[in-house]
Amino acid sequence: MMPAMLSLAFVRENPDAVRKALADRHTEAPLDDILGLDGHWRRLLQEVEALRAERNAAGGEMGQLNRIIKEQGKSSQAAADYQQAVARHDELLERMRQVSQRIEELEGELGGVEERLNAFLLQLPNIPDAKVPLGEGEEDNVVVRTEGEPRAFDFEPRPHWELGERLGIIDFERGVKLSGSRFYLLKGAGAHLQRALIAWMLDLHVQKHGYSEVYPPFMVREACMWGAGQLPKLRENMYHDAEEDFWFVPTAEVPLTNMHRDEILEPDALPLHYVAFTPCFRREKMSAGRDVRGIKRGHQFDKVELYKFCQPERSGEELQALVNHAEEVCRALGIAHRVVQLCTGDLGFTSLMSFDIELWAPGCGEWLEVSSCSNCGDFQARRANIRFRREKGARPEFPHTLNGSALALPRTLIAILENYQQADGSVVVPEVLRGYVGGLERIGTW
RNA sequence: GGAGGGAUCGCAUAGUGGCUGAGUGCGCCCGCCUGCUAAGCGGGUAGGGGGUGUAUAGCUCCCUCAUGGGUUCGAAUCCCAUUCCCUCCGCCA
Repeated sequence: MMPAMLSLAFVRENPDAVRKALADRHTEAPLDDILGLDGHWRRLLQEVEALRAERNAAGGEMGQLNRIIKEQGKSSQAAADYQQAVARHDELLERMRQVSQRIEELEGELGGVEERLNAFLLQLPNIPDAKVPLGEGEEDNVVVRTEGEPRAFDFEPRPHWELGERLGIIDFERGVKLSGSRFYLLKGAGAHLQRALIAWMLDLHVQKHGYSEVYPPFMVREACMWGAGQLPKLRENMYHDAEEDFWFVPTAEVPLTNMHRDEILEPDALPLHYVAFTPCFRREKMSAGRDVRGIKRGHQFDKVELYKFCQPERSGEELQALVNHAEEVCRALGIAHRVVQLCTGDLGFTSLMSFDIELWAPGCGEWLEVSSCSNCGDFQARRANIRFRREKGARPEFPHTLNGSALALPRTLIAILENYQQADGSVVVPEVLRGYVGGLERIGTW
């Protein structure tokens, strides 16, 4: 009946594990309400089901009695049988009137309980993996490794917003004119470079890493937002159409998760590896006032996303591979990056283990989060009702799902501009991208 | 946007109030038969939830014939709404 993030049975049988997960995440959820409602729900269900069973049995009997009664006119059925049938029929009819009324009452009550229970259940976050470091927030995340040397400069590196404006490839003023704050235009070589990055990343993951390319809708139904776990928590952070049931995707993770919603995948279908390019739309209400400078955080940005469905026992290694595939982009670009493991307090709602990848941006002087790779376990699969069979005829199980950017575009662009800038303000195009920008080697000539 | 038609167990279909959670064909699975295949014969072939079990074993009950309501003692079957699909017209990148 209720698709939840965590199975109701699991919560019922492991309330302490759930309680610990909530504590580790430093978050709250109506666990006790859930446990109470669950008991109530099951009592009601048993009662209503017993009555329904009675009604079903009576239904069969009344059908037979009807036939006996109808036959009476034609064949010379014994009068006694007829009388008996009529009497029994009336008796059942009266009894069933009462039973049906009672069922109706109970069903109403049951529906209310289910609705509340479901709403509460959807608020439970995923249970962190035992290997995730404990911590309260961002400051407790753990740097797992750093690769590549941050580039040394013999001049003061400029931030990308200066470089972009001087080169005429980022236009902030007109972005604001068109759409308001947190919008900008890319122009000329900037726009071309962005397009090149998308094409190159897609090619890399398809050709070298074996992912299947997908071009999904950028607007989806609300149900998809529940399935991928964006709702109910992130409602304030998403855009949607006021008249129709269209929600703008905040990440390709949403359509990719829901691709297989309500499906049972065939035994040989897993693992599925998808890569998709989409724009992403976010209100950024939660981050009002943060990162207003430059193109680091906008309401619209592009992203190339990796997504996997796999058998549960394989999700650990699939996560490592996913992180590695995202890092491969950083390596190929020749920019220093580091991998950070999120602590329990910073873990996303749907994730049981996550690693962020950060590119060094010398102009802003910070590590830029360009990817967040997560293993969601069976959490999303459960919500979106995605299952698979290990063998023909085997009972369906929930697969594990994983996602990660590879990479988020504007921040990658920031890193390129700031790392490849020259003393004269021009920017050298990374070698791997030159084939995608018509051989262009440098942006700006002075 | 307008006018029609449709939605049933993997596929195709039957089914106009109780004996139908549901027949048939195909596909698939297991047996039998059989030099090998094929044919033939027999059986099986949805998902979910509750209860009881150490049990992903059994047993048992309930729900689901697109979805949500309604009529009825009782609905795949009658009524209403919604969604999706198809055909035709209009419009459009």
